Amino acid sequence: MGIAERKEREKAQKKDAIIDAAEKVFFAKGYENATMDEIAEEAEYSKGTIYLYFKNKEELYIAISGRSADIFYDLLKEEIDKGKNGKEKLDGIKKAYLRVFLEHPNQMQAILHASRYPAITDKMLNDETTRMQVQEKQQKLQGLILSAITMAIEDKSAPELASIKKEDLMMTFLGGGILLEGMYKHMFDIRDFCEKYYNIKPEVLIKAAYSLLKF
Amino acid sequence: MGIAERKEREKAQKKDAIIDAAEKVFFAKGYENATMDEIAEEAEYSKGTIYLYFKNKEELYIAISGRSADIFYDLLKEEIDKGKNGKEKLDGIKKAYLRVFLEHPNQMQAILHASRYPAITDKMLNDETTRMQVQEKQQKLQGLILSAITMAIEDKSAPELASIKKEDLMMTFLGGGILLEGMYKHMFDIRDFCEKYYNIKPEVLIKAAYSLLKF
DNA sequence: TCAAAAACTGACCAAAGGTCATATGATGAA
DNA sequence: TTCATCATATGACCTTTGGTCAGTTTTTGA
Repeated sequence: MGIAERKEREKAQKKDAIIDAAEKVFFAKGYENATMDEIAEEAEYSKGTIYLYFKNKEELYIAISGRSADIFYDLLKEEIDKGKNGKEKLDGIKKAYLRVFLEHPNQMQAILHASRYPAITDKMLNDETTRMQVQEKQQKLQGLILSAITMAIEDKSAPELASIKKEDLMMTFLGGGILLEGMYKHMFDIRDFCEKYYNIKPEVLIKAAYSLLKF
Repeated sequence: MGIAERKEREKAQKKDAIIDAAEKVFFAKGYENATMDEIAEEAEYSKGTIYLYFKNKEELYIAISGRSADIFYDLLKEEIDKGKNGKEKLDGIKKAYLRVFLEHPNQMQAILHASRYPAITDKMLNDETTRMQVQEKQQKLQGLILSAITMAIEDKSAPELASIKKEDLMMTFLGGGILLEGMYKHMFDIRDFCEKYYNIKPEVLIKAAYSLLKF
């Protein structure tokens, strides 16, 4: 009975095709200015059909964001795995962030939006399933980062971190994640502004910020 | 001829009253879910009148954001002025951020939105006047922060910063601002999440992040 | 061959930001 | 006091857009 499977496969393909089309429109116009009509046209389906595959605009965007998170995850894992000790793994994190930042700006924005763009997150809060999906991806990313920081503290390859009290360890993992993620996200928000008004390449600023970190 | 002045005063008062009403609605419902009809009702004017005082929804929100930035500025200046050397001034910045974060969360959100909420910033980009207003407030805030970091580096009260090359100074100011601001903003984005799912008070996490900074 | 199920369509609806012709009220000169 | 003028205010109305659903077309399997 290959028919049921074939149908499922086709359905998944169609869903993917819709995500492709939506990605084009969202990345070109931004979330607000992208309309479902335009996405439907790009996908070569009627609007009603789009709503057969996705509950609403938010869910469609979340799907794009999920894809983007996967790209980031692979990149992050790649760079972390290159590191032979905790310190090097931390450097890997920095490098991976810099790479998404530079090589996949649209994807990075999609990842950010999924967790902090109220127009998107508001509806998500009322949808357990979608929320769990997003949370899962986030935790996968966080897990990678936190384990690298843990290792850097525990294997003492980053002597700058030695002064941290052991009982503060767990907090520090999380704090470190917040610090780094926050910096990159903020940098992302202001990148255009930086280039336009200060004429400074964002990666230069990021490197300056690095010099203020203990690790 | 007091009449012209009186009229101008009255106009300013009315504008303020509208901002008050809008603030209530925006802070209670969030930007997206607040409607102009509801704001008009709260202000006890018709919708048309609101549009006599503010070009659009964005501009109204920006006005609230401007007020919020003033509150933050005062707080920041107060804490920085308390510091007797560069190092203490840096601590003042941290404390000020923590205070807005804890004491004026809605205001902090409004400040953030003005510079990075696409629904708001998109329209702003096409309006030179509004954009300049926002930029001016931002630069006032940045100026305070950057001068404290400068002092901390130059008066050597923060020996941790001594290793920074002099020619990188300017970059480092900006990088430092990005680091701190980014952390706080990110922390702000995830504060509810932190409390709800990790049962960790955000200020504890911020302190953990501090321990990873050189200063 | 055909009825039932699945996939698809697009006219339609409702919400919300924004406009404008009209009305109301204050001002100042005659 | 009267009246023309200008500023202020109103709310019906317009447009856009996310979302729905009754009806049509296509696929399936007996």
